[in-house]
Amino acid sequence: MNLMHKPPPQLVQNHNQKTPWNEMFQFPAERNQDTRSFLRGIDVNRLPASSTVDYNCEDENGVSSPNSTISSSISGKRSEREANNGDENDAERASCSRGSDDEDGGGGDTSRKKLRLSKEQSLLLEETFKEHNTLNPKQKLALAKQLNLSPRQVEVWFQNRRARTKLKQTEVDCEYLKRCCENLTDENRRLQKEVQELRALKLSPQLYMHMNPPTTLTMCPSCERVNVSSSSSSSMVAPTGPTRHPQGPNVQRPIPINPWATLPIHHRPLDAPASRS
DNA sequence: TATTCTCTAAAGTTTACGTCA
DNA sequence: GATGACGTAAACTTTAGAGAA
Repeated sequence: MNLMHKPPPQLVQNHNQKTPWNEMFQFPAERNQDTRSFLRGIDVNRLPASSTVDYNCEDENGVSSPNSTISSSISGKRSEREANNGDENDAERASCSRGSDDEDGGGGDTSRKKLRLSKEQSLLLEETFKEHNTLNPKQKLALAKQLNLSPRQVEVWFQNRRARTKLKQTEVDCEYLKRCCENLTDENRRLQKEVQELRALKLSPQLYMHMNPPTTLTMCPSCERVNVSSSSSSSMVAPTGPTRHPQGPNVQRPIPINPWATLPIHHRPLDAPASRS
């Protein structure tokens, strides 16, 4: 059974495209103008001016924090535990990775505060994601600067975005397979019915004799020419003519029926921003 | 060639926040 | 207006694989 006649376009993800744009982070000129213009007046979404990201926290090469898991864990629950241990380095890094942690004058409030990204920030992130769903460190840094976010935030956003994309694709694939299944079930039902009818006809020979023989389509595997033949007669009716091949006998095989050949399945582009219900 | 280290993506989880009844 | 349920998104943790030393 040829279930996967034509796999959904995105069933196979190219998630391993390590550095699709290895070169320095660059936007297309036109979009650059747009995004940059609005970013000048960007709403940093409750980021106090004093908490502007200090990119010196990154290492000398401008690469994001040596171990993303370190920086991430520091800013979270672990920051509670470790900050209490008086680890100055970690505390410093924590303040790096989360520019907004000590906002609200919370002082000792170590619960993670969620920063809702502004429309403009989301828009630019989406735009960037449409072009490249992964970022190299330089690109991450540049984008972070542009958005006035920490590189870690950009990194997290891209991770989450990839996860959402995949989830969406999974849903689409699931729907596709469901419809394939439905079509096969229908086809099966139809064929069973046909078999029943044929059996019934066979039981009444008189009728059977007056019937035209069942017609089957066959195809030459070499030249792919179609041949219409009757199963009860050796005289073939071939519109294109049964083609003999110099290589050998005229092997014919039935044309596989593709139950979902006409399926009107349209795959949404994954990059389309998820519309909130 | 095997080992160690670093970095990052993916998968899964937690939690803050917004919305709606 | 207060509240709880619920969905979503940001942040986090763990794991695994790739590449370099």
